[in-house]
Amino acid sequence: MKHPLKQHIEEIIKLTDEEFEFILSHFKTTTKRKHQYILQEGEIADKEYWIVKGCLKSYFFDESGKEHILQFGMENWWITDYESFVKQSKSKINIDCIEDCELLYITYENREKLTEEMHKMERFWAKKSKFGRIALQNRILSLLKNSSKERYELLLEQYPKLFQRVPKKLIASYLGVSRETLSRLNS
Amino acid sequence: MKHPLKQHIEEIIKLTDEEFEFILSHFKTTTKRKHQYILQEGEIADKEYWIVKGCLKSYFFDESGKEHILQFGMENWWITDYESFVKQSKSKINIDCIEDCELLYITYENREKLTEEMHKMERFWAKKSKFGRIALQNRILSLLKNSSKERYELLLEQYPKLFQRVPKKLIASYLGVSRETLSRLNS
DNA sequence: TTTAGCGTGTGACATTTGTCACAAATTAAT
DNA sequence: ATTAATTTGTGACAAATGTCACACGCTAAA
Repeated sequence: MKHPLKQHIEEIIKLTDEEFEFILSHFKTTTKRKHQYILQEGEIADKEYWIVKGCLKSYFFDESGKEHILQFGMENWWITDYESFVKQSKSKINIDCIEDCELLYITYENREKLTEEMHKMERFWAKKSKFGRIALQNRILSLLKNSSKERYELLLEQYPKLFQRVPKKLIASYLGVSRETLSRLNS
Repeated sequence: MKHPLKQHIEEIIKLTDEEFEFILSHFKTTTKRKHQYILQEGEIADKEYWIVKGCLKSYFFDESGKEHILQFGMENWWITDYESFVKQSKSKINIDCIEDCELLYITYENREKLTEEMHKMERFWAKKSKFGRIALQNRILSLLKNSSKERYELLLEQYPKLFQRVPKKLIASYLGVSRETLSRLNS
């Protein structure tokens, strides 16, 4: 059976088994339990995680202490604080597990090394970055043009699984509305 | 005197004069007058523009016909519909000139070619993409955590020049509030 | 099993923001 | 210079959303 990470990378770039083994040797495995952090505000994100199993959230607090969700992570998704990781600067956000998680991760150094050693991976990450940027652009578009009800319905449509796994107050916080407003959208 | 584009690229990657001449040979110059389009909804963005002089906006309309601004462009900025350009798909947005403009542009084909011919430029664009993604992430962060008054003040602080060049109703549309609300923020 | 905590829904009310209307000021076009 | 179009501010009101309070059901820990 094909390694799920290989399958994931091959959605963008074809790999021989040897190439994939070489890539994989730059990664490590870890497991985390519900409520455990993988990144805390103020730290430098020195790892990028690939989610084998489980569900995570990246979030931050505003001055009034309200939590805002930047991203959810589920199977086959990457998660880190991208800004902190790229710039190797202090992170403004937290990432922790909503469920028990099985994760692969690559350190900043290993990713740099792999980028240099293997042009295919440079292209893979470049493409991933492009598509990440496009996704963020579309989220902004949606924040500007759609009502909260519309944003809710679009999310429900796009990630129906999320709603069985994540408390609604977190969904509200991702959409940028209060949990009460979200609750009332159903009626 | 150093070419402004060379100066711009060298903020990321050092270039010899020959390398820059080679890069520049992939670009063309064009001038556009106020109100002229460089991209219209439904077209495929086959060019990426670098703004030598002038000011542009990229925007789209929602179902009710309201205009939303995605991005402003000024001197030394790049502008295109990134999604359409990367995917070579039909654009959802429009880009036009708020002032008379002097532009450099590179076609999709030339950019692909240049990326292959010159590894330095592959790295330049990769880095640009990374930083673009970070900027978008911070805009989302700001949309989630800041009030419209705070977003207004942050923009004013970050791009004071913008306010002398573009009508406030466009600023409002960028911030995601009505022009009346923006107007009342001053009092 | 019991208890404490969390997630969720809902009512009442305050606040923010949008919409429509109009007028004054500024800018662009002829 | 005159006219037309655009930009901006403001009042009045409606709609959307936030906040606070409370109740209920479910889950997890003791």
